[in-house]
Amino acid sequence: MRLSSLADYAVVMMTAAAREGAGGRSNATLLAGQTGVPLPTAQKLVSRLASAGLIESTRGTGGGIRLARDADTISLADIVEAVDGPIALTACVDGAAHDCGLEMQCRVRPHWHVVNQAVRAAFSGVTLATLAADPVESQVMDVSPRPGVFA
Amino acid sequence: MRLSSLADYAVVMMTAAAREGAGGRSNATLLAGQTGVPLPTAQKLVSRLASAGLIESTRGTGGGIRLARDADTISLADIVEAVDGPIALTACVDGAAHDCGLEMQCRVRPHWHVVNQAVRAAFSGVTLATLAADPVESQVMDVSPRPGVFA
DNA sequence: TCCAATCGGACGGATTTGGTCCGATTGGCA
DNA sequence: TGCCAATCGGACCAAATCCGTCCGATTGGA
Ligand code: SF4
Ligand code: SF4
Repeated sequence: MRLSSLADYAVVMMTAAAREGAGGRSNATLLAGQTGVPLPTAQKLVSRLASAGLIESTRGTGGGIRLARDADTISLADIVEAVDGPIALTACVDGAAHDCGLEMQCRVRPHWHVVNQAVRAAFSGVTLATLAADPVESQVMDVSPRPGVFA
Repeated sequence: MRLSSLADYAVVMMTAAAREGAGGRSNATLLAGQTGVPLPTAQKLVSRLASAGLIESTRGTGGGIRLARDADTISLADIVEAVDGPIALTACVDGAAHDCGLEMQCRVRPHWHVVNQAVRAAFSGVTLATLAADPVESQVMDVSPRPGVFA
C-alpha cells in the first residue's frame, strides 16, 4: 500500500510547476533544482506527464513545460494515474487484464469495487490548487463511511 | 497504487475462515482448497496472520487455525497491514524510516497526511463480517469529502 | 548555417515481491 | 509409553518490477 516514489516525485514537481502561475513556463532542470528531485528522474517524469496530457512541453532553446489545464482542474488521481497507471487495488478491479485465477469463484471481488471507489474518491477530492496553496490549514478530510450505509 | 497479491489473498482466506463461524476451526490446506490459493502461499499467509494476532494457530494433529477475534472487530486495514506492513502512501508519512532526501524542503508533505488518513479510513470502515456476508447488496460507500471542508 | 538547449525513449543495476521447500513442534493412537 | 502423522514456522531462491542513468532526436535562436 505505498505508491511508487516516481508518483510521489511527480506530485512534488507538479506542485512546484503550479506555483509558477497560469502560463508560467518552466523546464525539467529548473524544477529539479527547486524540488531536489534528481535531474534524470525529473526528465523522465516530464515525459510521462506530457504524454498523459497534464503538461504541454515545447522543445528547443527556450522551450520548457507548462500546465495544460488550470491547477484546480487537475486532481491527485490524475497525476498518480499518469505515472503509476490506473488506480486499481486488485487485479479484478482493473478493467483490462483479467489474469486472476481465482476470479471465477472469488466471493470478495464485488466488495473490492466499493473500496476502490472510496480510495479513488479520496485522491480525486484533492486538487493541485489545494496542494500549491502553501499555508497548510490543519484541515482533516472526513471520508469515513456515513453511519448506517453498512447497516 | 495496487496492493500486493499476498494481501489480496489474505483477505480472501480470512473471508473464507470467517464463514466457518465463531470458533470454527480450519487449516491452511482446507482454506487453500476452498479459495484456490496455492497451498504453500496459504501456509505463508497463515504464518503472517498468526504472528500479527489476527488468527490463533494450533500445531499438531487435528490442529489448525481460528479467528482470534469476532469477525466484526477485524477490519480490512488490519489484514492489509498484517501482510503489507503499515498503510503509508509516502515515505514521510510512515512513522519509522525517515529516508527521503527531499523531506527538509518538501512542501506537499503535510498534505499527504490528510490523504493517508482518508484511505486508511476507507479500509477501516469495512469489517470482515461485511465481507463474509454473501448477498452483495449494491451498496455504495459514500466517502467523498464533505462539501465545504476544502472550501 | 551552425549551435545550444530541451524533451523523448532505451538500457542496465538493484530492490522488493512472490513462490517453493524443508525443518520444528504437537497431539493422537496403538 | 513410544511412534507416527499432521500442521505451523521460518529460511531459501527465482522472477518481476521499479528506480536511476545515459544518449539520441528535435527545435528555436544567433
Ligand atoms: S478475483 Fe478475488 S483473488 Fe482475484 S484479484 Fe479479485 S479479489 Fe483478488
Ligand atoms: S517528504 Fe515530500 S518527497 Fe519525501 S516522501 Fe514526503 S511527500 Fe514525498
